[in-house]
Amino acid sequence: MTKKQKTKKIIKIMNDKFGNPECALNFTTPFELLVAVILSAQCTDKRVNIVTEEMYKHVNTPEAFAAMPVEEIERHIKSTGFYRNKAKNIKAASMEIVEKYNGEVPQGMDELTALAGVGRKTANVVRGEVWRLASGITVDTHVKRLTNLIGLVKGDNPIIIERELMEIVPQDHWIDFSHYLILQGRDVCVARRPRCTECELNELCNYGRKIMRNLSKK
DNA sequence: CTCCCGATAT
DNA sequence: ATATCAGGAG
Repeated sequence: MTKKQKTKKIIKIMNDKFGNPECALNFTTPFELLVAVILSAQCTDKRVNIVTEEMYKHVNTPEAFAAMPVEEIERHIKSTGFYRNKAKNIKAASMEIVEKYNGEVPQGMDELTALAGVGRKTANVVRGEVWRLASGITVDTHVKRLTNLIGLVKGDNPIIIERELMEIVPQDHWIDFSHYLILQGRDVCVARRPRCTECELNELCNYGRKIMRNLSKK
């Protein structure tokens, strides 16, 4: 079976399981989502939602963050980790959005990734969720781990993984595909100890097949 | 490549 | 105790 055929089966199985997946990060505006995704680096989305729910009661616009002392931003976001870098980036990105884009989050990949603390992963999430724009595929820790285990890609470099996936995944599923693997990665194929016996993808996964073979040998 | 970093599950 | 969590910058 080719990687493309395997991928189509994975998408179907995941669609049957998860339906149309929704963003796990809570937000009410494009800017709120942008900040939430910046905060989500090396942090659970659950923790991000706890922080943003409280913080957005006080500040939720680029104008407000641009005017706020970094120390105050740090206090709000401390529990998400990397809080000094994240606070500095959120303030700098907010100032740039106010000054260069009239307070509106830009839609272009180049404009987004030029913002402080915004890389391809963050830009892909915001573009996909807010405007359904898919010029790339979101590659986070889950997508990286599962695509390697399944055998769709090889290696650690998210830029290369994204390029290889764009050759394999049909373009009309670029947004869903990442969502599905992230949900499966949180829920079943967890990093510490993937639960292959209860995974719907184990027959399509190189790692899963190996685990299941070893189990059946007793 | 290293550094940033708190919370949580195991 | 330690690995991991919707990464990005220098």
